[in-house]
Amino acid sequence: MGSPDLDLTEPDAPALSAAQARVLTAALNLFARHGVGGTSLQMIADEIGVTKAAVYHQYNTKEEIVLAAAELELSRVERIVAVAETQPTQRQARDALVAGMVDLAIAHRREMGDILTDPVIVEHFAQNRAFADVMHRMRRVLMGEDAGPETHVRTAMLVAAISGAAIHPFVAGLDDDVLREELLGLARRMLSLPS
Amino acid sequence: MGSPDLDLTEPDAPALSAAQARVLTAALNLFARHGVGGTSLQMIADEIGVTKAAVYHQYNTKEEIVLAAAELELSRVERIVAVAETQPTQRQARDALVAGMVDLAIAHRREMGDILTDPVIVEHFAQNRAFADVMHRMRRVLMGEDAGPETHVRTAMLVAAISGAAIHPFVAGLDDDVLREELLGLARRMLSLPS
DNA sequence: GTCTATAGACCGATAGAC
DNA sequence: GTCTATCGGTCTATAGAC
Repeated sequence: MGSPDLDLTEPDAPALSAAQARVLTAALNLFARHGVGGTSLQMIADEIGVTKAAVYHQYNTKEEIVLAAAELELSRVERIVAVAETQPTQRQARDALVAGMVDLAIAHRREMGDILTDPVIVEHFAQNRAFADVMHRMRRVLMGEDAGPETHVRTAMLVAAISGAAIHPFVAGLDDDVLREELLGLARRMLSLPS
Repeated sequence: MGSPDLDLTEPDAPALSAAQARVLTAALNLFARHGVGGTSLQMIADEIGVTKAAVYHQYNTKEEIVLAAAELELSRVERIVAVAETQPTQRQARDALVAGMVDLAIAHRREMGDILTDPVIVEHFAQNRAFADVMHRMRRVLMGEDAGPETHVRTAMLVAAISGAAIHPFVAGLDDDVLREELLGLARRMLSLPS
């Protein structure tokens, strides 16, 4: 059952050219505003200020852009998990993970969470090994080594609560700092950490 | 500040013909699978087994279908809030609301939550009075009458946690009953209710 | 309420010049 | 790496018969 030959190098470190980064940044921005299905290559090209053909020079299909954008978001989460894993105690690791996820959600607001809940992305990640690995590492940090299947729900709920609350219309008018403190407080209560 | 002339009749009771109900049911199903932007009127028509023109006879634009589908989902949430409001004590009201939201999320799984997080729907609800009313009533049931602005985040987080966790790939393989118990337990902990 | 047929715009994707 | 130009297909939406 244990994975042989544990690889400690980063599994999600997408190497992007400057042009590719521009495409993915524009794509994530538009996905957050119009959804994946509601975003066309023409819209991405216009956002960057080039033509469709220039975009096609970087990625051969729209699907490639969608998956690369999703992996870019995943790599940000993976980085937070990796930092948390370096903490000396489990208490500090959990705290670092929660704080990192809250900061990411605040920084992106509309941008994140949208791509994590888009049906196209959900279906992709549902059978994606890298995503499953990151989620399992997150679960281990939060719940410990010997955790039952019910901790899957708890991990998913924490992620959904943080990223989902940040994009919720009901908190649209709230200040970033107020939002951050409340997200941190409730996330810690979900994990029974002191606030 | 208090609302004069309190109306006890249901504010969100969409009166639908059988044909309209068929359109919205098919639309919600497809929105959950492909997103709002990724769903065409042709797909909706094919799902029902009629032509596009027949669909256009019920709703004049795609936007009308999207908004009617969103209101249908909102009316389901409103009904849960209304039932909770009839409970004799606040403790029972909170319990009924949480249980109702969990049951709704379980029943829909992919179907719900998707439409609540779609960027198009989020933008619509962000400036929608009926949505704001339902959310404020929900907040009052959960947090009490005299609640500060920070309770907006708590309410949004609870909704996001329940609906978001249900559609998360990380719980895709889980049994409905296990999912329900875990969702109930964590939701109650977020509200400091006994499990 | 459903159909066929169609209009006009936009879609993803490609070819080839610079 | 970016452009112009274009392909075939699908999109929303409408007109008009049954």
